[in-house]
Amino acid sequence: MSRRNTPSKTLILDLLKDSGTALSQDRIEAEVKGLMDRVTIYRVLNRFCEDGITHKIMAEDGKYYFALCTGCSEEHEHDHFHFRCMGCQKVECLEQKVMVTLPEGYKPQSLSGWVNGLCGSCTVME
Amino acid sequence: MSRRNTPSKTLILDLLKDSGTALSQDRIEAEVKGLMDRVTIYRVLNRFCEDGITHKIMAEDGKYYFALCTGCSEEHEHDHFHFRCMGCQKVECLEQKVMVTLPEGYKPQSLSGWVNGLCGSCTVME
DNA sequence: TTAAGTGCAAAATCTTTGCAAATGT
DNA sequence: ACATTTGCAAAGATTTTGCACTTAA
Repeated sequence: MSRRNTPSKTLILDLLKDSGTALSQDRIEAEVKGLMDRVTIYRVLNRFCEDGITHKIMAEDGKYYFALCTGCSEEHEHDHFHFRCMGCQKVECLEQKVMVTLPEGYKPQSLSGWVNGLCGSCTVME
Repeated sequence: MSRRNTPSKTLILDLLKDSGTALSQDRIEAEVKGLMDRVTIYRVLNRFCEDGITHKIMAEDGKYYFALCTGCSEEHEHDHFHFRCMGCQKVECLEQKVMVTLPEGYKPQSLSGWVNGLCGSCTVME
């Protein structure tokens, strides 16, 4: 049940740390292409999620994204909103509260979502 | 380019109309099991989306849902919030505005999301 | 040493495509 | 009639599993 540090794990973890954003499975695969087996990527990412190091989010485009749990406390995994910048493709967690109005009698338990737009840097460049 | 009414299309369309909610691909397949080919289901659903009869939404669980465009105007396809009732599994479009606060300088373009909870009927039954 | 991790092959899914037969208009 | 739709087979794509080999601790 214990875990080991291996080059594969370190590489993917550094990738996530350095990017400072959520990365899609595709993107991660592209970055480590040739350095490890495709299957290993699946296994490492799933292991990270099991261990609470990352969390896996499904985007509207049908792709999985992985993000470090830093800043995103695991227990609120399903209360997250993510922002995707259409300029630089960066994905980040939105920490702000989101207000949703529900019909009479409805009780919310959890929510999640995506906001697409332009981040501060990309807005300036427009 | 013209379209024809066939038993397959009618069946799936009625299913969506009668349910009054968004249905997952899985659910639709289960409902029409044995009545048509699996491939036909894919083709019918994709065709409905092309024709603006339904829209396809990816849920956090990684499953596609299909909902009639009635009430959900096609042009706001990506500004939708959907509510899933954890009691009866019903999925519905939320028409209300959603308030999201973004960091300084960020510009939103579109948003989508899921709210999980209990609908009016299921709250009463609690 | 030895359990965890990896690569490779293969299986299981999910989705799309090609083509001939069937069907709606 | 004839273009659209369907079923079947098969190809792609994505994700998982089995197993023997390798490696971190």
